[in-house]
Amino acid sequence: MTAFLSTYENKVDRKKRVSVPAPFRAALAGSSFAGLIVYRSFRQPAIDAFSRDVFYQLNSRHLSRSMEGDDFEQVLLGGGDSTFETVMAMAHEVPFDGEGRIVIPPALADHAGISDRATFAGRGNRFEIWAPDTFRDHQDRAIEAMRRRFGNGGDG
Amino acid sequence: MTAFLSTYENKVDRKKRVSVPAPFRAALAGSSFAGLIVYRSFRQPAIDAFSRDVFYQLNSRHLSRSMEGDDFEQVLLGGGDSTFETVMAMAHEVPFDGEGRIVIPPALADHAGISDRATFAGRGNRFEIWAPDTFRDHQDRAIEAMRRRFGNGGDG
DNA sequence: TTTTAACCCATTATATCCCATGCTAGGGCA
DNA sequence: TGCCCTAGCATGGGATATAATGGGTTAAAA
Repeated sequence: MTAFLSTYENKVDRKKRVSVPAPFRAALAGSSFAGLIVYRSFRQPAIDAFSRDVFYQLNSRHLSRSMEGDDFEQVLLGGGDSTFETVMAMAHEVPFDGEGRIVIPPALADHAGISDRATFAGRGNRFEIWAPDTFRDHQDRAIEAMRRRFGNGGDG
Repeated sequence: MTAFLSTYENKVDRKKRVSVPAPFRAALAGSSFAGLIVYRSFRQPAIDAFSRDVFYQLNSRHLSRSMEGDDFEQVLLGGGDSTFETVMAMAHEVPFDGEGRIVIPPALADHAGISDRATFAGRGNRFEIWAPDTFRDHQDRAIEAMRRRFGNGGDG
């Protein structure tokens, strides 16, 4: 499986569409669905993006585990406020258009502070979508933290 | 397997009809019945909704489990699994109209506090119907709990 | 008969499809 | 070695389909 690598910045047009970087689309090729699963990151002012296949696999495992265990209560009543259910409600399925663009759901764009530009940051098996400025700050801080941590010669 | 993802808010018109979100209807397509199974959620001020097929599948699984265990009393008299039976008794079958709308049974709308708007929240293999305000509160709390639980450090 | 529920059609906003364009990087060729 | 040509990618925008909603009318039930 190809991983999501590197960072790209693209324009959000007036219809709120953004091109997903071609390398990321290539990494998603072969998926049963031409598009993404996105949801609001709960750690950061950003959007988390997944392959739909991974997400659905998660879901079907969840169901079959309950079924096989004959856990009818789980299936019928749900698990209350489980992480699983919370994420399911937060997730959006966003399809590509013919040109490989998506429209970012307004609530998510809002949370990330994205208006006219968006930064796509690869994170291996998933990626994130940020407002460019916010991302730069965040990245600078992350690099600074690494520098402090791993030092520069001596032990810091 | 198609899953119920994401959250949608729709209007309840003066005839008490609500459109079931198109993606949810798509997830139900191919079902032997154009409609839903709904019942009052035990844990929450909300309505639980199922595909009729999954519901029936559950039922037959429940039966065969009793059969395999040679649990004749369970099959003939019931009573061994009150959760299951209680849910069966509480469930309503609600059909779609030509436009994919349903009428929420009054007792359930009441329980959920739904009047002029309704929120449909995907939970993977089922979904829930809420009063929008109530849902927002609930979801905010669930997200807050996740944040506390998974912390704020690093970037996951 | 009176009331409620099912069916059908109309309307509007939005999202999707489709085609056009400019840009850039890489490859081929002189 | 340098230039040109082409393909792939990002972007723009008009046309069209679909979803959500409203309401009238008929069928069913009380």
